[in-house]
Amino acid sequence: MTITTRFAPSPTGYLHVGGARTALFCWLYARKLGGKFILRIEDTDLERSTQESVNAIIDGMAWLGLEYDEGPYYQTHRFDRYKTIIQQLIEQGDAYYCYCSKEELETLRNQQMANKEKPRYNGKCRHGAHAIEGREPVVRFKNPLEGVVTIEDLVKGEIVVANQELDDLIIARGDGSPTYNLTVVVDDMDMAVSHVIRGDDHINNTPRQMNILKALNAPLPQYAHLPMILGPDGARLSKRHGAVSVMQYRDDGYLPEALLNYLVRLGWSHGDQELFTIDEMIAYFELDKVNASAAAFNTEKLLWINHQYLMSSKPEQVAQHLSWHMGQLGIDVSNGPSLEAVVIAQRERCKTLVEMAAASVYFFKDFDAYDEKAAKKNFTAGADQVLQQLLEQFSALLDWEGEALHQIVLDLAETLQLGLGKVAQPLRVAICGTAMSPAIDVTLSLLGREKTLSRIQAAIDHIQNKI
RNA sequence: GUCCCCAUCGUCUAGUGGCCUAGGACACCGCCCUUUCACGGCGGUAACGGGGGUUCGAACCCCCCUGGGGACGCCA
Repeated sequence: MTITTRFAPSPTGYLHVGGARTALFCWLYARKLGGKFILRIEDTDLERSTQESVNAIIDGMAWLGLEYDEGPYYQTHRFDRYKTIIQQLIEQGDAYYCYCSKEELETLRNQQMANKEKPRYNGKCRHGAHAIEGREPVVRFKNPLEGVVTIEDLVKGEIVVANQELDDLIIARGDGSPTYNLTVVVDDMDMAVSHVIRGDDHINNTPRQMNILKALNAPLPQYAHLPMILGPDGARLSKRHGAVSVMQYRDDGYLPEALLNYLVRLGWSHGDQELFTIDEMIAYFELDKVNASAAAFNTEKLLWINHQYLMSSKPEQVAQHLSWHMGQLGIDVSNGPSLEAVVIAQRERCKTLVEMAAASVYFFKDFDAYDEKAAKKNFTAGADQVLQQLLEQFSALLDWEGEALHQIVLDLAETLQLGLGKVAQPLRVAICGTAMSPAIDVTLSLLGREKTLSRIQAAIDHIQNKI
């Protein structure tokens, strides 16, 4: 049997991290077993589905590199097929028309709640209902009254649900359009989905879907219900927790591989290993190593992983992402050092690409003002003299190269009988505007002769004007 | 309320009856390194929710409680 998994989001918003992890696990499982990964858009709710959301989901998956082998399929393109199945179910006696009004159902629900019962349809129209003039009936699936449904869940284990807990769910609305539980079943059947991997908020739907599948005489897929991702406070993840959209993480300066690595470790583990290449994830992934319990999203750890990726990824690869972020800042990177060199100089001290971009602006563009604290601390009396000497020696340097630049700084500290901090720090503030930068020789060589000399001169002027 | 799921350091987790005086990672706190910011190195604080069983022996198996989450739509 060939393995087929699917990611089936409803296009009612962006791709969020929970969905991304579900997609990741589906994708990993298919890749590991040489199977197929399908993207299916569950857009039967015409009210809430938007093309914008579809695009956002597709973009999010593309950014993460989760490529699907088939799709995107749209459920709205398959209404005829659903109608056929609904008709078939009615004809074979597994579904029936129900004329109960929404008001009636509402009353019933309230009564049951008041009686401390689980609200469910009472089956009024199950045994022949008389048509009501002017009312479009819905179609309900005739759920078995007795017995149990047993899910052999690949991550949760055996789950047994009594059919008495289930009611006759609506499979077609008054307007004839199919509902979720029907479309999922038909699609999974038609697309030969072998493994339904989804969030565990769908556990309750599973027995219903299995019953429909049985009525259709279709093979049952394997189920794997993934635990939810919680916010840092343990509550259900939502917008108030901050970033939940995958694309927000791109904007915030994360590498897609880093997000993937963080997500794969949320609910899954391979011994004590924390960092995985994509190939390792695929090779090691196993559904039975997926945790059954929910996990809280923790940005600190994501940050750490991102930093690890920034440091260990190929500089040219990181540079491409950095280029995008520099663009976001409106910086023209053609006027300065190569981004690859910048990445190598900065990657140890930046946890995100946003930080790296912000900390690298001075390589390309003159800064407007000195960091107040840094200037106050380092542009003290006499600093202009130090800078003056540096300026002279740098000007005289023929070959603008790190080693020689470093030597000048070292030698000057020595001759002036000053600590290196008294020389390097004023210089740093003079050329960067802040007290933080890569090693001074690296910074100097990246910045280049022209910018360095003019900024030192500007700093000297600045100090002397102050006095 | 009813049904379903879950329960190891603050967080992510290892652990599947003896290897556990419970391991790793993030965060946090020290110390070292250091011309800034960092990186790095070393060390430390910190957990099996509670109660019953089963067993020679339970973090691991069973039951109850508690706590958390989910579902109960003509949403998906």
